[in-house]
Amino acid sequence: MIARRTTIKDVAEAAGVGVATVSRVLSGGSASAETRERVLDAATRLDYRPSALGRNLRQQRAGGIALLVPDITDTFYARLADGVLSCARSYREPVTIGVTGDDPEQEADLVGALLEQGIDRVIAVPSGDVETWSPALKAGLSVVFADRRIWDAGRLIDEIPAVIADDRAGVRTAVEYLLGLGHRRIAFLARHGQSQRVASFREAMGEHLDEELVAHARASRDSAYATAAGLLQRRTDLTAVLAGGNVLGEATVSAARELDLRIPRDLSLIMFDDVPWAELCSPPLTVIAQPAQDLGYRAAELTLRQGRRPRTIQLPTELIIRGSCGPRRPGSSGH
Amino acid sequence: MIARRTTIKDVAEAAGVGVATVSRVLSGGSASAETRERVLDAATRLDYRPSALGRNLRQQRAGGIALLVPDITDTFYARLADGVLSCARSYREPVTIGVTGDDPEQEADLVGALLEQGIDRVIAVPSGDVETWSPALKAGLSVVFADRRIWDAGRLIDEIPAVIADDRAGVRTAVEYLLGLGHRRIAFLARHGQSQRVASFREAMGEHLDEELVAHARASRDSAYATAAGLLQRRTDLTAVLAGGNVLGEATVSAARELDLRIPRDLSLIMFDDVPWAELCSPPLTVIAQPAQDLGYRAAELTLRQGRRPRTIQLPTELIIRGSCGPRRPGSSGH
DNA sequence: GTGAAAGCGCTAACAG
DNA sequence: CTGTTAGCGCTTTCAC
Repeated sequence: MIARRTTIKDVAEAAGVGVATVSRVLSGGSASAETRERVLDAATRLDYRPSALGRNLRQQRAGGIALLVPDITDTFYARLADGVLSCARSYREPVTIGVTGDDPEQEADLVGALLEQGIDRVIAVPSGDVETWSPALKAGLSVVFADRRIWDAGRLIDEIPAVIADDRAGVRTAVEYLLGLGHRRIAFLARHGQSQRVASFREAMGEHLDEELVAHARASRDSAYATAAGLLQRRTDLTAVLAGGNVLGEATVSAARELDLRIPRDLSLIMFDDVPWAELCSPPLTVIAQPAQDLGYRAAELTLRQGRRPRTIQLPTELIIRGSCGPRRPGSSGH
Repeated sequence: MIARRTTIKDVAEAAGVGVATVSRVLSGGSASAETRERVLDAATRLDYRPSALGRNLRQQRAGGIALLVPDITDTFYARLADGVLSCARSYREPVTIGVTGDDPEQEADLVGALLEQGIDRVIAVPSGDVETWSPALKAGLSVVFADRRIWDAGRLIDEIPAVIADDRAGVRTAVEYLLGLGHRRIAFLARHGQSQRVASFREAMGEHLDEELVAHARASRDSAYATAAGLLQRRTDLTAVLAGGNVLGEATVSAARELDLRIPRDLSLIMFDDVPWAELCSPPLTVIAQPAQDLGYRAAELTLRQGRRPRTIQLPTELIIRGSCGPRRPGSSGH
């Protein structure tokens, strides 16, 4: 026979008080020292664990927060998730994770599911745009974005709190580094939706910008590879690539190998996001490190901490120079 | 003003029926065709979403499942999680993720938190042993293990359903491959708790086993590196390493580089678990691939599907030969 | 086939 | 400071 869970009523009885008193004591309300002691003692003796079920229904909201990421197998998002988890842990809040596959429709679906669950706080790396997120906001969801923000017809939505990396500085530093090495035909390999980074790239490249060297891939590994390979084959004159994320970087390395391009001799490469294998790659990859874990941690703080929340938090990036960039070889106009 | 959520009562009124009928219709119970139609129509018109909160309290259990992994930033567990998420998705069940850090105490904590939340189904990559998990079972938790099983004083607990990779075959294949290449001094770099793999290694090595070549690391990257470096320095006579996981493999590559050991010339390496960077590494790493995603998917199926559940599901591993193993160089007794 | 009503465990409003 | 009570939204007897 399975013992029925101990409820607040049992504790009240055991302590010889009313249920309200137990509730108050346990949630830090006021009570006389003696009553408090009796209640606490009874609770301990009976090994009482308040049921979140009852509380949730009463409060009309489930505890905990949700995290929506495009892909949990991408190290970057995994580290971001780790940050969220680690912060949520200290608040003792459970975290429900959903994977959107970078698809606005799935994202909207998941938001719907959250609402149904009564979860009303969500941290998201958004894939959709205003159309996806306005309804969520209207439904009373408290949203914090991480890593990305959303746009409405070209206008940045900055009313929703967000924690993002300083893309602009990251891109600028990387581009300046490459320009300093003599590169001019520099490509940017972006994921669809990285409009911020693309814009920063255009800005940083200035007069050297060649619009044809800005390539867009979908979020999948396959699309990343196809796009990288296509770019490298189509434009044999390019001498450097800036990859907008670790999957794109990986794809570039693979494609370069396949085409027998040597890094950094034939091609310089800078990748967004520092991942463990960047050091193991040969040559070790020069990267723009992003504070992935911190992005998540801070977003969770914003979500969980009461009171005033700043609009947008921007965290610094850092160019880590390893071995994947070399000077443009004089006399060579490409690979 | 925020509109109150539509409840089952609203639907009942709109359809001119009782709440019980609405509940029945919506959960597929019996009702006359006409009533059903009226209810469904009203529900659609009012955009009714049943509240999980109410249902949960009534049923005395939260929907959804929990997933406990040692470390979500480890690609292997991330892929396993992805499998769980993907299966749970098709059942429309939310997934709460917890990170144990490979620490039985944290694990027990998390289990306690789950119980409090009313979540009674959990998939775990367990870190603890019977002491951690018996109480959970007693508390009515339905547990499925993934990737690992637990031991009680040396005895394997096989009463709890589990989905695991066929370690034994994996280790055997790898060891035979190395022996075939002429290696004799083969080390196994294990994480604490990988008793199954270690046992298989001992068995496969047979007479060639050198107990001092079995090294144990804790779960962290740092510990992995320290252990790998220590092993490589202490035993300059070893010619091959089998790493029990991708973090350990990474550590071995780093340590070998640091010590100026060339792979595969001075040292052959096989790593458990195929990860994207294994191919990018130079040389590309020979690995024992494990069906990480499938491990998670099947575990979720076991958890979510009603009825009979088999005890243990074992999934095959595969030796993927790339470039990190070479013949033992004749005349050399080590590096 | 259908409706009325009880009650899951908790918190908050209110009365004492 | 403390106890009584209502009620959150739902499912499930039970009676009709």
